[in-house]
Amino acid sequence: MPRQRPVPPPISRDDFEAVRDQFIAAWGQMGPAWGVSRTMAEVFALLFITSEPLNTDQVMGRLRISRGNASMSLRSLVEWGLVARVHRRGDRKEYFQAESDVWALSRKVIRERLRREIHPLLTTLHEVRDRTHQPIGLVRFTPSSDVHETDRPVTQSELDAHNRRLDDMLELIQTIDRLAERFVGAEGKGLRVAASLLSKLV
Amino acid sequence: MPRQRPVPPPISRDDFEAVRDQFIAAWGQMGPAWGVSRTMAEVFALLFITSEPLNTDQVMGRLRISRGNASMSLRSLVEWGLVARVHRRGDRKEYFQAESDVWALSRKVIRERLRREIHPLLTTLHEVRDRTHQPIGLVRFTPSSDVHETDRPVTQSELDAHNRRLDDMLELIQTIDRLAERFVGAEGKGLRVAASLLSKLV
DNA sequence: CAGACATTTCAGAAAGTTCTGAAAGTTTTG
DNA sequence: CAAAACTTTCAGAACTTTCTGAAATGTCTG
Repeated sequence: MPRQRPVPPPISRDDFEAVRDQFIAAWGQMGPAWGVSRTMAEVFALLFITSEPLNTDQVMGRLRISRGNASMSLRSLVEWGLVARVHRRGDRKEYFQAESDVWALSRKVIRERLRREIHPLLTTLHEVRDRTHQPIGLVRFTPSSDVHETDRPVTQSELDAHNRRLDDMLELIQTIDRLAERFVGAEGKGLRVAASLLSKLV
Repeated sequence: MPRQRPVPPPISRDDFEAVRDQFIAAWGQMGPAWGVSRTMAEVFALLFITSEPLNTDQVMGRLRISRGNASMSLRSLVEWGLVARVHRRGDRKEYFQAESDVWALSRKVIRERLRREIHPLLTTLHEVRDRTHQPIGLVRFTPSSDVHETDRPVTQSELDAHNRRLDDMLELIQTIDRLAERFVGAEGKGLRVAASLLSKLV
């Protein structure tokens, strides 16, 4: 009986690419739910799961997207700090490499979202509060006899209810903000610390 | 000189509505960045900042949106658990009221996002892992002479790098998941606890 | 149980976003 | 410094999401 023939590896190139595809597709689907375009999420996933840096043409080819789209997506990822530009000796092309430390990734995402979304929101909420938290009784108003239902003045209790809700929301967002800032600022494995800490308590 | 007449509050109805508008607009802008439509975010903001329950026509009128849109948005908000249907004696219309406890709101949002986004993602990531974590060293491979670059087998080091990144990502998502589950499950002011706890540590 | 009132659904329209491809711009090389 | 190599930009096309309005469905009331 002849010796067993050499057996091909358990994972073919095609299978491996198919696995990567599944990973990439999973991120792509998440994208829109988190306010990022599908393609941007896919480009990130591709760079993350591929350990080697890739150039624009490789990204274009792998994901079947246009040069313009690839360029834009890569630029955004670099702006978010999730991907770095890499230069290779003797190669004029630019290569892109995903941050591989998932904790660093988390911190960068949180930092950017704070900067782009939470902080502007806080600014606006403070502005809103200032418009109704003005000292009361300073301004006079003499109602004319024909005040309609729709332009009757705002009652104190309406104002109180409004201010209570506004303040609650402000406090919430501020708490989230402080918590996130702390995580972002923390050296090293911030979330890990947070996690172990919380698990001890509850 | 006649005695000073009773003084109404310093904020006119119009100003009050303008303040609410600013609040609503701020949320509306956040919406898309968090994977929710602008209108849905606005409807929620309106209901939240208005203490009284509103009916569909009031929402339509206030935000200038169609009946269909209002109906759909309200339904989604009810599905997310952020808004409750309220019935009033002697009124056949349905009223909608936002959850007013911001901590309860947070918990509901987190619970839903876990269910809709994180858990499916975890499932897929596990599937992906199972496709490359098969036992190694069991199978042999002898390359034939004419293997092309594109269909050369996947090397062990490629596989290792892939698995390392995949596992890191999985661990991250799982940590986030556990942390969030804990917060969601916690009675009462979960985030507040988290916040004070973290602030003590770092 | 008929009519009035209220809500939901959904096809098509409108609005918004993402993508392409080619032209313009930039950098490198010989 | 001209040509080649590479990257960025952006107008319009393609696609996706959101919205409208009217019809269908559901519910209440006398």
